[in-house]
Amino acid sequence: MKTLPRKDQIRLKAQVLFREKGYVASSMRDIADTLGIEAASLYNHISSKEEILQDICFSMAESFFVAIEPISTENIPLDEKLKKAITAHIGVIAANSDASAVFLHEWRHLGNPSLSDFKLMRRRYERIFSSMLDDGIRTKVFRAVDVPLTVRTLLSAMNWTYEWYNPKGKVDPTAMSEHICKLILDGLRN
Amino acid sequence: MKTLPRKDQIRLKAQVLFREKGYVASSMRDIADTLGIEAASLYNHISSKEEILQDICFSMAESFFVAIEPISTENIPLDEKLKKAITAHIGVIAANSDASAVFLHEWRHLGNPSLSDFKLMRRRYERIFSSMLDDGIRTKVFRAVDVPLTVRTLLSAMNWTYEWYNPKGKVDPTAMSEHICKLILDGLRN
DNA sequence: TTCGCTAACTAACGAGCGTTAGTTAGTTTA
DNA sequence: TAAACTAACTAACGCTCGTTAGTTAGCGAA
Repeated sequence: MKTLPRKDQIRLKAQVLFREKGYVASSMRDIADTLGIEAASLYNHISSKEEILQDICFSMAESFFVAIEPISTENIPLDEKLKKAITAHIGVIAANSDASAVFLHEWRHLGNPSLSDFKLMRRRYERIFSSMLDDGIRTKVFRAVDVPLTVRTLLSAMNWTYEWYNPKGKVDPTAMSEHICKLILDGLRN
Repeated sequence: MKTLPRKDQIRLKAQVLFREKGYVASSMRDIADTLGIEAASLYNHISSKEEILQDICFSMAESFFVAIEPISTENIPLDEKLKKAITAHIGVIAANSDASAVFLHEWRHLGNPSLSDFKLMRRRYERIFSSMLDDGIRTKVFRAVDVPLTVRTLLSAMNWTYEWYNPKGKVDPTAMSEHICKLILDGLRN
């Protein structure tokens, strides 16, 4: 029964608030209240409100890369690889739905240079999926789709799933991933 | 070259701001600035900041219903019906990308009772798609997928498309709809 | 025992917020 | 022409915001 460092406690509480009300609408006094301390006391542990947002966004980004990069270099059939990538991505979301929601919706309130860095990372992440689709099309595993459009569609199809893990684990991430994989790969038609 | 009523001008400018910075981070003074007037002058035309948000959210909701409801009652094959529904939905987004972005992301800053009303409308809208999937599954046009999960995935796959129409019409809505229809119906696999 | 560190506190700052009151110039209506 | 309406203005209200300064109680190390 270890107690977390105060800074981590702040991040965890802030995640929930940022997800529920949004970053701008969540005040430092709101965050402090959930910890039972005064707003000013937060500054013994963090240097600004935005630092909390940065921590959430960039640590989530890293989680996604850590999950996806080893898969992207595997030498396996492209449809299988995409399946593993989708499963990994959804796994990261499922493992931290609050932070995922913040990562996906509140990043635009980052100031520069964090904002530019964040956008670059996102582009880099999308390019991993683009490469997989390109390779799959070249090897005739996939149809000759519009790749940028399909990547965005795929990511959007995955990125709402944090909502599913909010109230209580009604759906397990594995079942969810399998459903989405099947839908993306083979479609809805019988 | 008609000049719009001031209230409509306010809504149009607010749409852009709310989309770019979010509702909470956009101040009445920001909105007034884009019109070249003082913040207080806005109150000759509207009664509160939230009223602007309500107007945007509920008029967009109505646009979606107007587009989708006639299709939902047509008597045509279910895959064709779904295709028409997807095309109609994306058409509404394409016709007003700023308002769509606000509709999709800022609704949670509505206060009650607007917020509850909004959520009910969304549920009702989702149910239209659920019915189409149910019918399609019953008539063996579609596979026996998990309907709620598939509806959410479908909506997410469509609802990012407002981003595409932001800078300048690079992609036409028809091509975009066809891509997404094909992907959802037949999948990515060759 | 004293020193220094940690993590809380109180108090307050300046800025910005949404909104209201009261006023005014110009335009439309009676 | 006089009255009423429209749509802007200035000024200000009360409140909340993120943040800073200075203080203090408790605790482990020298």
